Amino acid sequence: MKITFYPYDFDYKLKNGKVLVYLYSKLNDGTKVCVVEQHQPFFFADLKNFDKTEFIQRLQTLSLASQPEPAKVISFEEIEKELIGEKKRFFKIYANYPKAVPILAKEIQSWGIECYEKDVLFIHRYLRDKFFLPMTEIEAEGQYLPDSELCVPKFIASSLRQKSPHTTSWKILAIDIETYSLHKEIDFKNNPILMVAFYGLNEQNEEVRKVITWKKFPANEKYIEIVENEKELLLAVKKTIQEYSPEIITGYFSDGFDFPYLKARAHHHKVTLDLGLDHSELIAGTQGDFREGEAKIKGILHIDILKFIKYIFGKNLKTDSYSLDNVASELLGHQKHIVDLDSLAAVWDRKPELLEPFCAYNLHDARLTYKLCDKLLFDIIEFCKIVGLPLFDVIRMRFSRLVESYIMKRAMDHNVLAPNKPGDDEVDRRMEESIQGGFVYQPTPGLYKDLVVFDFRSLYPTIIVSHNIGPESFRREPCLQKKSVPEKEEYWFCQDQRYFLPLVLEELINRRAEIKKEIKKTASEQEKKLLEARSYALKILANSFYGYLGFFGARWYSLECAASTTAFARYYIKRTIQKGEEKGFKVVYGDTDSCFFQLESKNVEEALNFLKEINAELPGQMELEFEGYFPRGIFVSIKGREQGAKKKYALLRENSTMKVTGFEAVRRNWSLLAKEVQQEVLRLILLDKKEDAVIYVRTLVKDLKQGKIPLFKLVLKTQITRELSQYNAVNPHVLIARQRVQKGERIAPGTIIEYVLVKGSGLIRERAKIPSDVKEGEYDPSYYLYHQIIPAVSSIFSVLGYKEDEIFSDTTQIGLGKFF
DNA sequence: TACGGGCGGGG
DNA sequence: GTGTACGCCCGTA
Repeated sequence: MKITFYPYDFDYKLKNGKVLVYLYSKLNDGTKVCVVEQHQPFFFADLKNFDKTEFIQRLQTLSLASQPEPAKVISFEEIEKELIGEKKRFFKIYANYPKAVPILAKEIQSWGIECYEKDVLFIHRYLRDKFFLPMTEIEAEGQYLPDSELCVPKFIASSLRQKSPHTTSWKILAIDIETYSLHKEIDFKNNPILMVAFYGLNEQNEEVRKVITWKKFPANEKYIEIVENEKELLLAVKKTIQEYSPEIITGYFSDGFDFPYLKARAHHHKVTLDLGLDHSELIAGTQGDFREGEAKIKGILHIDILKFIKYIFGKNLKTDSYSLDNVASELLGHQKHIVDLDSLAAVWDRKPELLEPFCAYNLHDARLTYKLCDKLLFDIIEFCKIVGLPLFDVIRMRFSRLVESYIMKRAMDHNVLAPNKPGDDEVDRRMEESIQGGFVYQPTPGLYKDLVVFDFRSLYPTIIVSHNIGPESFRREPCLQKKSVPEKEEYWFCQDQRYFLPLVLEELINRRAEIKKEIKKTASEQEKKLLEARSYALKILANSFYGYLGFFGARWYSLECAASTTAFARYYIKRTIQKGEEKGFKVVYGDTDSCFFQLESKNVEEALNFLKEINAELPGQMELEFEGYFPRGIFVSIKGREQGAKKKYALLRENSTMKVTGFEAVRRNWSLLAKEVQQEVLRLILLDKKEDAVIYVRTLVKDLKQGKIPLFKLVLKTQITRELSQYNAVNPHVLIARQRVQKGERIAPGTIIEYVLVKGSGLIRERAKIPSDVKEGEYDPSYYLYHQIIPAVSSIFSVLGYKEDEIFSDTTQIGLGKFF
């Protein structure tokens, strides 16, 4: 019989000497099935000068002691493969089981024969060999096998084929735990789990909400379920997951916290968390190694949504912290509930009647986690389809491994063999190496009129594709057409033939261009969402390609290629600048892929003509784009020097909004006052209201002196990064933290300390005060003048030729008077 | 300035 | 699991 199914989790087992792949899958009726298929592991060997007859003889008798049985070669064949552009014959060697592969390869390598693809995870091997896309529709021919091995029906497949690239809807369950904790300490050995929250949607799209806890208290909410003790709680958790029966279980830092904690507590109470659909136990790190580890339940796909956000998606976010609170507020517009978690333990012990808000908080976290997972699942599945690997692995990969996985998937179509990963020595060597980066044109400090900004679209990817840059073509002889690299006489790339690596990148760029066209065409919102997710995934991969070439752990590492890419980039940006100057534009600034010209006597139309001329000469896919026209722009100097600072400027758009880059106004340890002043001064100056800017600052300083600035704008924030006893240098924030400890608070590393500087004599740290203790008019104006306002704006004013004392003249004296 | 150690997320 | 993160920040030599 035939079935179609959507595989979401993968495993393999050895049965009677056979290697069986288990595909845990969803069926169209919403139930689950496990499709089982046999697959044989293999790797490759490059004989070079080794005698073939002797090699075959040795292979046939090879048997190395191991568990569960001796590692042996099942069969072998000679096939042609391409390695770094070199087509040659390799031995494809089949092993009796996956773990035999590294054992056999190590032995063969000791004979002086290089082996390849010996460290590819077996499930990855399987998915690539079969060209299957996880989470999408696959068709199997075979039959159900009555069997109690699994909690779901088992289907033995005789053949499988990819039926469509479409996915289905998935049943997600979010989980979050709260634990007993005094002084923010986490101790899974001694502190119990107090409550566990679940959030999901049932088949009717109705909310499923549950908080299980083990303290008797009068609970109003229906979703609260009270059990006898922690052991019963663990059993109830198990039952809840089994009854809800999700394909996906999600948590926030659940690889490192929730599941290891559950595991540790289950161990403590001798409870078996046999949640796996093959009756296996939850796999999670214990014994204090919360950092390491991935939590896994066989047959349920565990998504630690933090991992995907931290490694892949977070680069889109503005937040500098990946806490659930920050991420949820940026992505969902929801924040966490405000409860004083520090008091949970005390409430638990002494005031259980106040537990309900904690249950609500717990549930809310689970709901946020669910929403994050639901929102990002689309993007994640697109990544899975593109790189062709299990979702479980994809969300736990960084860019480099994601790119590499994509390349390895494409390698299957191009009959290309993957080079080996570097060994430790090689990694050490590579980490020593570095390359020159992009070109930055040193700006002259000043206020400029009529700027046009150009930048190269996807500069590094288009350079790689347009110049056929890759390890295969690098100085490849024999060659008729050599493209040499600017600044590097000894480097060139052969252009006679397209090679694998730039070809893969080209496909990636073209694929994305196609999708962009489709997005414009489609009217369906759902289709648009899908295409945008795919486009995003392809963009991430294309942009990571250059970084991958220079990544020390890469299989296709080539520092020469990475260095050539930046060399070409420097060449093109410099040439664009030069041509612009020849045309009569005045160059103001340039950085890596962008250049800023002043129009002077020219107009925007002439700038656009210049763009056309440049583009006519650019090779291949390279393209310069018009970023925009800016009526004003300001570039400041490096502190205490004449030179213009790089990567620090502000532009005014025609609609009077600003594009501010590199100004420190965004940093945490600046007061809101300093940030506001900087922003406003930039704005006024860009609007040609120089005098107003001076008046603004003077007025503000006057207000400051008269104590009129609201306290919240004067609050300084610094993070405590370690235990207070560990600080030698007593900075203001450390002193404040110690004061708060005196008052009975517990300040742990990570706490952000807020303080205000007040009037008085002595060291700065002696004048720091907790904001709530500061009385009206008590703050120290001269501190805020000298350490906040002046540093924030002096470089901006000096561009206009003002000296510090011209702006602050009538004010500094009073300020100085205070000091002496 | 180089190097080593620790942290992130979570309660 | 065909295994052993990684990049940043801080403090010290």
